Amino acid sequence: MVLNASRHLDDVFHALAHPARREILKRLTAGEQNLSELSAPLKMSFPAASKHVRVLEKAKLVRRRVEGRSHFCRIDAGPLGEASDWLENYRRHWEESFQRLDAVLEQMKAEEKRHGSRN
Amino acid sequence: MVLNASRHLDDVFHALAHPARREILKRLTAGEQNLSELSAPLKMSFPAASKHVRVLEKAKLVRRRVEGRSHFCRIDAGPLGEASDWLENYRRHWEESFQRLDAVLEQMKAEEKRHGSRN
DNA sequence: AATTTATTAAACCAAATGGTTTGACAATTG
DNA sequence: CAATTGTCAAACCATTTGGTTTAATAAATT
Repeated sequence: MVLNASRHLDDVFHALAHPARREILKRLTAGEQNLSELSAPLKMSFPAASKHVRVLEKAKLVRRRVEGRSHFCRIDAGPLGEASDWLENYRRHWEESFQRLDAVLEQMKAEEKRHGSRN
Repeated sequence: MVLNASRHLDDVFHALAHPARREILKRLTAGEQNLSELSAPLKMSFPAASKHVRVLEKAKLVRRRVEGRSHFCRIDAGPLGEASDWLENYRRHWEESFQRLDAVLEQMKAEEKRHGSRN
C-alpha cells in the first residue's frame, strides 16, 4: 500500500512547485469552486488553468465532482499530510545536526580560550 | 525579508520533486559527503548527480564547502521548515473541512430519517 | 432550434528538465 | 614532472512543462 510512495511524493511536490497551483489550493480552502471561478483570477487562459487543476488531481490534492456542465473542485489535503510528515522528518534531522554543530563550535571556542589566540 | 518567499517555495518544492534529490538529502542526514561519495550510489553519471546537487543548493537545502579538490556538501534543512509550515497549514484546513463535510453528511442523514426516503 | 456557457482536446511553441559525452582544469600523488 | 583524481563547463539530445490559440463537445438558456 505504501508501494510507489516515492512516485506519489514526486507528484505531490511537483504539484506544489508552482505558484498558480498553490494559489488554487489556497482558494479551495474556502470551499468548492468550479473551474471557471478558479481560473478567473489567474493571469492565464482558461485552458492553462484547467491544466494546472489536472496536475493537482494527478497528485490527488484535488478532487472533481461533475454536475451538468460545471466541474466542481475541492481540496483533498490528505496527501499533504504525507508530504508534511516527510518534511518534518528532515526538520528533526536538521535540528539535531544543528545542535551537534553548535556543540562543536562551543568546543572550539573553549579550546581557543584555553590555548590563547594563535591565529 | 519574507519578500519573494513564494519564489523560494517554488525552488524548495521543485527540489524535493525528484527521487534522486530526496535520496541525496537522505544520505546527507548521516553527515557531510563530497560529490563523489554522493554520486556513487546514484544510477546516473557524475555530472548528472552534480546538477541535482546544484538544484538543492539553489533551494538552499544544501550547502557546499570546498576543500582542495573536494566539495563537501551538508544538508541545511532550515528551508524545509518553511515548506513544512506551509503544508501544516493546509493539513489543518483539510481536517477542518473534513469535519465540516462530516457534519453536513450527518445532517443529511438526520433529514432523511425525519422525512423518510423520497428518492 | 439556435445560442450561450463550461469544459476538454488538439496543435503548436518556447523554455526548462534530466540525462549523456567530451574536454578542461586545478589539486593531489607517484 | 607525469599521472591520477574530483569537479565543472559545454554541447548536445529527448522529454516535459507551461503557455497560447483554435476547434469540438455537451449542457443550459432563450
